Amino acid sequence: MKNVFISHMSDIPIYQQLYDQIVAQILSGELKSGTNLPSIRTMAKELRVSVITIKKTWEELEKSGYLRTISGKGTYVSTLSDQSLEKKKYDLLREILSKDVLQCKALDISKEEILEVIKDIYDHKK
Amino acid sequence: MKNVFISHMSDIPIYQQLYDQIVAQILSGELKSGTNLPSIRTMAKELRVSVITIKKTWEELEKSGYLRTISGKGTYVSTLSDQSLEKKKYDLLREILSKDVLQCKALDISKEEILEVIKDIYDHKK
Amino acid sequence: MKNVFISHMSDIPIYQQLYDQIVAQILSGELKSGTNLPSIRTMAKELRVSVITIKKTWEELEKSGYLRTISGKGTYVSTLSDQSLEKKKYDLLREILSKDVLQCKALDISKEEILEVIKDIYDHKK
Amino acid sequence: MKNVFISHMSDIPIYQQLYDQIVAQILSGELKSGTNLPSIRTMAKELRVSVITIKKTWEELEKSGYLRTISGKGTYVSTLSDQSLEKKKYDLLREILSKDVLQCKALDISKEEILEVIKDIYDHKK
DNA sequence: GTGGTCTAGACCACT
DNA sequence: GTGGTCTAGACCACG
Repeated sequence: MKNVFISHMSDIPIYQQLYDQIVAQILSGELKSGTNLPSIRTMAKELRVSVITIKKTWEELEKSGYLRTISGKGTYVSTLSDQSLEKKKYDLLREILSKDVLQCKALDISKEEILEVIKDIYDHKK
Repeated sequence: MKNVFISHMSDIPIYQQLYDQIVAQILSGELKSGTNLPSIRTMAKELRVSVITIKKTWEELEKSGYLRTISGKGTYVSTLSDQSLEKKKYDLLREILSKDVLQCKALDISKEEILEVIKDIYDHKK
Repeated sequence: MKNVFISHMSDIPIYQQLYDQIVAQILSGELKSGTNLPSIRTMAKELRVSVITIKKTWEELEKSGYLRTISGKGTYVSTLSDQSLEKKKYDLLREILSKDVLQCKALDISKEEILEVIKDIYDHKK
Repeated sequence: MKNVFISHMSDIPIYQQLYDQIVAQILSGELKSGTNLPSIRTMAKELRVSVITIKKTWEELEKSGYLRTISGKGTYVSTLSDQSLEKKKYDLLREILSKDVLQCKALDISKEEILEVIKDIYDHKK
């Protein structure tokens, strides 16, 4: 498993960090349908995390339909249609943004101001 | 105290919910400099929340410079210059949006897509 | 918490045994809406089970809408309308039976035979 | 071997799925006494399952008296009297249904309700 | 080898 | 006090 990073210091639970990153990798196409993920124990060792934490993440991802697990065989990325992937991606995008856009409105910030700042951050932040 | 809403079901701590809403009201001009806030006990009763929780919120708001407490008199909204308010508002705005942009980039979402969705949310959502 | 029994020997996971029994108690009206359940730690001690096992059960029950948890306060039986309870009960009933009725059909057993045996078991089994 | 279906996704062990289906076929008369079953390897290939799994199923079926293996010749469906078949069928039926009745009683569901639902499932479900 | 489950004890944040 | 999270090590069933 490459490109997964965990912070034990963050106040975001480890399983949540993992969940978010794997969803992002699946939705961005980095992790392809059918990919066989490393065993929970291998994963746990690599990330220096408890088996149970990985298991919990996997369970959440299964419930959301991103993974499927075959007992005694392993865990695989679900086969999702491109259409379905796009939908999930769009839903997630809206979910991420709507809470914060509402917060900005509560701060009495204009739409134009928000758009301006987004452009600025998107381009300048590495 | 009007226009403050608390959810016990949310996974966001109550003191955080309160903090965010009061900051928003100050930065948006809804709560003006020098306003005398209700006493901790009154506040606690109104919101059906523990006194400790209100106390914690007030402390955080004082630390951030939004409130100041005068022993035996009460708690007041700090006197801040318009310039200073604008600066705090802008900083908060950037902080909120930076996180979102990072997440979107991880999802491989283009700048244009983000802008489109933001416009949509800003206009359509009540 | 009364009337909950756990077998460490059964091959059914503990959290599943607990889940089933609590659902049954809620649907049968034994556990009423709003009831404050014992803390996960108290529960764990009483049943001589790990805290994490109770937590897992509670989580599943929350996902199914039977419980709601307020961090730092406790866990409560959800407020469900009688109608909603009846529906859940009926759905569960169908779920329990359909698998087995189908199995009986595969055994080439007639409807009448099944009904006869059910009546017999229902009346005679303590 | 016809009419045997395996699901790798189910949480029921594969050998159990196989076991149940073969027992059903024997008890329903679909598989007749003396029938020569395909070799373990053939079976394994057909069902895309490990040889070990088939071996385990066969062993269980032998233990229960449904199959007998003659070294160097193959595996055959045991010769059972009709009476003996009927008895096994009836026992299995009771075993399956007892569990259900117990669960229903815990849910405080009346005998009549159960009978009604069973009729419904038996007739309507394909 | 794989996943599935469990424990006992620990630390933290919230009320 | 409450829930939320995590670990390390263990045992089992399955393939």
